Amino acid sequence: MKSRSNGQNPSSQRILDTAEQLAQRRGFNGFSYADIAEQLAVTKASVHYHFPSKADLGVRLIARYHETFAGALAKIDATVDDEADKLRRYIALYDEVIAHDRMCLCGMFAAEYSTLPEPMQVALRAFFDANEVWLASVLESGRQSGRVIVRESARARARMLVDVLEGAMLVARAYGDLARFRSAAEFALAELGVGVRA
Amino acid sequence: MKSRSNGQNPSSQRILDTAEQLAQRRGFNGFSYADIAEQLAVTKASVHYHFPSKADLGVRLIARYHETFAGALAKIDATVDDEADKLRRYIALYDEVIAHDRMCLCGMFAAEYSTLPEPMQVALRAFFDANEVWLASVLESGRQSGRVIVRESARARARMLVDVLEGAMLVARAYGDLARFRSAAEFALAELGVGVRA
DNA sequence: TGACTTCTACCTACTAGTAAGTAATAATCG
DNA sequence: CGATTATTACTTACTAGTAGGTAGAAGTCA
Repeated sequence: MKSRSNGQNPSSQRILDTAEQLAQRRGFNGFSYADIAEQLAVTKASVHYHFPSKADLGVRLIARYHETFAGALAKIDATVDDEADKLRRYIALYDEVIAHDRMCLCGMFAAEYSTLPEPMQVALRAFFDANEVWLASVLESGRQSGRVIVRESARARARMLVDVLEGAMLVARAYGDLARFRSAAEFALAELGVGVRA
Repeated sequence: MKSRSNGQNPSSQRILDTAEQLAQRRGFNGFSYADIAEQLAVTKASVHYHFPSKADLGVRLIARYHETFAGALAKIDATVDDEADKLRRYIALYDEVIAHDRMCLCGMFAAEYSTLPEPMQVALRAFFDANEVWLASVLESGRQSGRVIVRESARARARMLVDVLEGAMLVARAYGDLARFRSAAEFALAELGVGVRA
């Protein structure tokens, strides 16, 4: 009884994939174990075997999302030097999410923040903190190299960047309008002296 | 049998007040008729008497919120001439919401968009459209008078402004940090050549 | 074999929503 | 005017359905 799934096996991954899609489209309070089970053609009990409680599922959802995101940021750092390019690649990450008709998982959860179990709240803040740290360092480095215009605190500007991107996704989704998101992202970049294309 | 409540009587207003608070804090999928009934010390059936279905309640919630907001904008127009001041007053509207530990009702509903009944979706877009129209006209007029810096399309900038404000609220709430919202709002104003204080 | 995974079958709590009834108030009318 | 009739604003008691969650049997496979 102690063992359970370690969350790395194929079944757990498929459940996380399905739950992630549902959470990004409908929110944490907008889907149920029954929804996941139906999409995967298994029983609810089987889903509970891998993720005993919804709080467990939610925490693992955020953790995996965070890891994937961190991996993408690491890849940007490993393949791109120009800070303006890094910012463009960062925005492309968000673009891909909304292009797949999804909201950022953590932006979605942020809306439901006060209804979430505490471990999810902690994991959520960690995600935003990591984004802020990465962006702030890119901004700071860009200011040093003169490739990015940052007049104020890099940290505060990093936060504001996350805010615009999350907000633009949120509203654009209500209009089913990807262009709306892209326009906001373009503005945000322009303020940093960065064009959409290099 | 046709009559029911007209939604203008004291009971309806109290229900809307309570539902609004719950919706702004927990989302439309995050509260139930039982929650409202409990807070008002009445029965669920009594709430259903005034708002037969949750979709009805949701639509009326957005309609009232929209009206109140439109009234606030009309008051700004009636009492302030300087466009920079108008923008500061606009942001103060958001500030007051988050200061009361709430998310913008429509920002919250935007997150849950795909789970909402269609009439709510329509009402939601109307709210954002009205914001955009008002802001765009202030921006355009500010550009003309030279009191606001708007380099690009006033309409697109208006959208972006709504996006930042909604996103900043969303994320700031996860940190319970009003200052975080204010910082983002300050940045947004600064980009328009508008200071926080006149 | 035994660990792992999934199933059947179930539970309790809660969801939105309804049916039927009841005080109190307001409207109508002989 | 008083008697009747509606209407308003609820109530109690209930529905069907769904939520998250569990015990234990059955199947799967190295």
